[in-house]
Amino acid sequence: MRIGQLADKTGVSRDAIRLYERRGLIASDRHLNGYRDFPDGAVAIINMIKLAQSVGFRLRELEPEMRQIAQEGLGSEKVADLLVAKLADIDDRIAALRDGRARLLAMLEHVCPIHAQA
Amino acid sequence: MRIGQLADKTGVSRDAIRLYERRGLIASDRHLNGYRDFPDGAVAIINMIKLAQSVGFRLRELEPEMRQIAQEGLGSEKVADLLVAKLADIDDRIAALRDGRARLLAMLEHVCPIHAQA
DNA sequence: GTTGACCTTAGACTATGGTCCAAGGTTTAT
DNA sequence: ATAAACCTTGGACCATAGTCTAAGGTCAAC
Repeated sequence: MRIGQLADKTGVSRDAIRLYERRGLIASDRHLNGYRDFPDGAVAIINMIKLAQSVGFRLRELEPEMRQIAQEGLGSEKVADLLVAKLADIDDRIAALRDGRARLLAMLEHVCPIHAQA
Repeated sequence: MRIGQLADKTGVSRDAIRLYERRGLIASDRHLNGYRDFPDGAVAIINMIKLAQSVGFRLRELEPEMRQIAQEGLGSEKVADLLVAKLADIDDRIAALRDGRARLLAMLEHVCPIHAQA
């Protein structure tokens, strides 16, 4: 698959895909003419990057996982371990948000008890 | 209070405080010599900015709230309304994280059912 | 054989939230 | 009167995650 097709299938721009490749998050072969050639699995990889970003991970934080996936495929044990660790990271973020919410609510109740309906 | 004291009390750098001031998030008077003079309440304002940032708000997203606080003080009804709206924003973020977590878990279970212990 | 759609690279540019530095003014203590 | 410890401004610089542009190569159709 050429980069334009991958971009169309994932909704991610060609430029962003090239950026991910430079960062080592996704790999491609090359045609003889120099064009990138992505395997079908690239769609899943891009979607995984989008998912990870939506929960607040930075590209840098995805590099170990994505390199491992590039080497061993999605189903390997190492990758599973890394993903389980990511789940724990997400749980931490959720806990931090909860805590922030509680502190904001406390502040709200402290400064204006009457208006705090939430 | 001079900027250095405020920085020490809040753990936020002088430069960051000056940035917040330029962005309209916090106000200060000036001494005759040009030095900034912050009221005691500035500590609470900086802590509020830190809290808001910790739950993912950008400085730009705090501008309406902080301007309102600067004008009417922390306890006004308008400020309370804005803060309640921020609580809802946090709830949205938590929901998005939950959803992302669920999707990551689904992916994990799909690609390697054996290793998914979380 | 030229047009249009695609691809390549490098580099400039954006916004966010800062940090760091230079050059200079002020205050306090000795 | 001079040093240390503050303060001021402006501007350069950093990382992050891209977008956009320029200059050029490729390919398929007509």
